Amino acid sequence: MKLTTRGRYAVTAMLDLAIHGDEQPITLADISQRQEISLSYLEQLFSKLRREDLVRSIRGPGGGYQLARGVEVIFVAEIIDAVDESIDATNCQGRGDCNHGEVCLTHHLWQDLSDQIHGFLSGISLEDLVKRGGFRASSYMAGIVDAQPLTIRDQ
Amino acid sequence: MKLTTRGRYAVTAMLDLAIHGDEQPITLADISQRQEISLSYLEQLFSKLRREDLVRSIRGPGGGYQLARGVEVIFVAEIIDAVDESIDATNCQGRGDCNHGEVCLTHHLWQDLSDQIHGFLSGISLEDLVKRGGFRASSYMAGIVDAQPLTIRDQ
DNA sequence: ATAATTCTTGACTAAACTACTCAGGTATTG
DNA sequence: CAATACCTGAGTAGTTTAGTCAAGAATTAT
Repeated sequence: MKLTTRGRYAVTAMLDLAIHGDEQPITLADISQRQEISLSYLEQLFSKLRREDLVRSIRGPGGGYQLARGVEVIFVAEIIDAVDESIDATNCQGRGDCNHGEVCLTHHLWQDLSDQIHGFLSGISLEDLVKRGGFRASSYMAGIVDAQPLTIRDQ
Repeated sequence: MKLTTRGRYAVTAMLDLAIHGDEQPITLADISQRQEISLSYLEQLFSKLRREDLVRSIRGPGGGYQLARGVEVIFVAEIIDAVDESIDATNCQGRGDCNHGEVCLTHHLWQDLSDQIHGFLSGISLEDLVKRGGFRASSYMAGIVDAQPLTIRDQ
């Protein structure tokens, strides 16, 4: 699990799709304008999102992108994983052949932490975000401030 | 909140201190050998950890580093924050003067996610990690596999 | 057909960041 | 005073980020 601005861009774009893309497909140009993300950069991101079956593409005039599934079954963790290619486990990739044993100890500790965060973000769907956000920034922010801590769903 | 290998190095080093540093201070050279982290890189990391009052330094022969607090009140989130300097909120740093309003919506959404993860990692102390790990890699790994999901403590 | 639209792909790039090294300090102890 | 250990800053190869640019392929409207 990696958390960078790239993941934020992807979640932002997907949320834009969730909010604006009820029926007809949405063009990247629209998302680019609304969210102020460069078109070419969006193209790169959506190439990955499509490869992971998170969005469907429709070519030609009137075309664009649609969510491949319902907003209730697309989770933040999937989006981030799709664009932020997963961590490489640096030393001793799962083989456990580190030097003094303790190196591996902390390595697996980190893996565990990473898994926990992943599980956490796997419990938040686009629907959750849309519902929380409403359609105006002010009410959205109020929602955040008053919100109960998000719970981790059972896998 | 950012999760990179730099944060992992810092947590690893702090965990090494927690395990080996009961009484006398621990030298960076020791940590460097045990954890296979370059000495100069450790010096950089500990410079930041010291600035954030997570460790105490003692110079001269017999010197080294000690945890500035008990293992039960040093939390993973603090360590990561100390070395992985916090996210810059890119567009509209908290001012809310983004273009169409919706940009800010997703911006705050991300901030919220980040806060939740932060809260999660704020609930895990060095003591938790040491207790889970025991002192041998094998039992540590078994502990991870069998572990209950970590719970988010009330703030 | 053909033009316009929109996705699709690949190559390239400046700037930033990561994970270091190197060189020289400064404080403390034996 | 010499050894130990922290302390600081400068530099750097390699990778990643956040893009640009250019060309092409599929689809629709005229």
